[in-house]
Amino acid sequence: VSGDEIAHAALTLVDRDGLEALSMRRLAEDVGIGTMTLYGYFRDKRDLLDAMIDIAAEDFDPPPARGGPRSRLEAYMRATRDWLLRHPTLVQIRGSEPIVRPAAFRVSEIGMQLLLDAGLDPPEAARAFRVLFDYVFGSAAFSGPEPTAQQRRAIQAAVVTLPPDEFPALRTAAGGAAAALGGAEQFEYGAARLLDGLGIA
Amino acid sequence: VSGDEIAHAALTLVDRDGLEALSMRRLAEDVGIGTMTLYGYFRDKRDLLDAMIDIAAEDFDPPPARGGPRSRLEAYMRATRDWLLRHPTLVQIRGSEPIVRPAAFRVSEIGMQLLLDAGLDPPEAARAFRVLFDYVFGSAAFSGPEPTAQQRRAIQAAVVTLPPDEFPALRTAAGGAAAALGGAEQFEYGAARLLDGLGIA
DNA sequence: ACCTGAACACCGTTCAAGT
DNA sequence: ACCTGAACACCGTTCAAGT
Repeated sequence: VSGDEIAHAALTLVDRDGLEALSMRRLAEDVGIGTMTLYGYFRDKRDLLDAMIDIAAEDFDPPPARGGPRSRLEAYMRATRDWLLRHPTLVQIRGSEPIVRPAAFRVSEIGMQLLLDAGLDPPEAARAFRVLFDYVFGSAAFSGPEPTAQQRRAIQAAVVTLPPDEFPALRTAAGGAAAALGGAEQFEYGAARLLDGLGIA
Repeated sequence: VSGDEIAHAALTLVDRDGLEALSMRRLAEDVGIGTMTLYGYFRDKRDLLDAMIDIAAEDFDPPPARGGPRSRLEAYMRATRDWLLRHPTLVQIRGSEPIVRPAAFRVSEIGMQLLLDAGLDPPEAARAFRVLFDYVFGSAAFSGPEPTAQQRRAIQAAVVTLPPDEFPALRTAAGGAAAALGGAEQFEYGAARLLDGLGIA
């Protein structure tokens, strides 16, 4: 067994069962080696998580290089979101700490290039990139994939329970809020508004 | 000691030392009671985290009700960001699961009302709210407060290490990327572009 | 009723021993 | 050299006992 194979096994484990299900002991058992043998491949758990990010980064599916800057940026944002949703724990592994792994830089490089191609000067492209980054990662982390009918009903029910005189706006928009919980359409809407605001036609 | 006091102690603990530092054993010792006494106040650790969210929600500082819809929405986004940065673990406690606590709804109510006041119809306000939410939470989680000079130098150094022929765009925008790492100015820029895109003048 | 120590089933990691 | 079990210092939580 190689380090890459172990990191791959760890990634499929967290994709299926969540980050909290990953323990050195359980991973070792999954792979069929002694727990302490893992420490021959990774200095510690943090090092294993870094290796998992590298493996996941290879799974990024670059958007097709066709069309104008606007539609290419939309495709790039969509591809980044799809990538994060395929590995839901990616956004949890590193909170605020910037990811300085080369594999992750490859994803950023594409986005930055598209913004420069769209005509933004370098400092402006850097600022714009960060805004897109925060929105895409934020959507993946806090809004997520298509909400289930059950989730929609739950939020509807919760809003309807609120006293109407204290929460008039939420009551008014309750139906819309349930629909806007997450999903591809909601994400695309925000992405489009954001690119509008950045002046990318 | 009351449950509120315990939740407050837990919140100051995680604000200072991070979420991973919070254990039932350590919290009990901090408060000066036996570990198992905590379970008289909270069913389990998850229940304690919910109580911490409620305590933190009271700490939201509503923006002043002055000016037009645009400047009020800017002030609202700023206030929400400041609130999250005051309690950096808030964004970690619940990943994707929607927060259905009444105290958190109070923060949402203000934002939704501002969007309705700005002239958006209810379904559009709901979609727009979600976009603002994703951006503000995403900024707090992934970009964070003012980057230190050291963090800026670290990202600069990392980018300069990349092979220039593989990462031309990142190299070109390296200085800007370091400046756009986070901080209030970067956040305001994105907030303004987002409101532009939503057609809120 | 209220509080809590002991115990159980887990962690990550060090250290020494096994091959 | 490579692998790993035992041990240590932790977890959250159940259960039974203490007042």
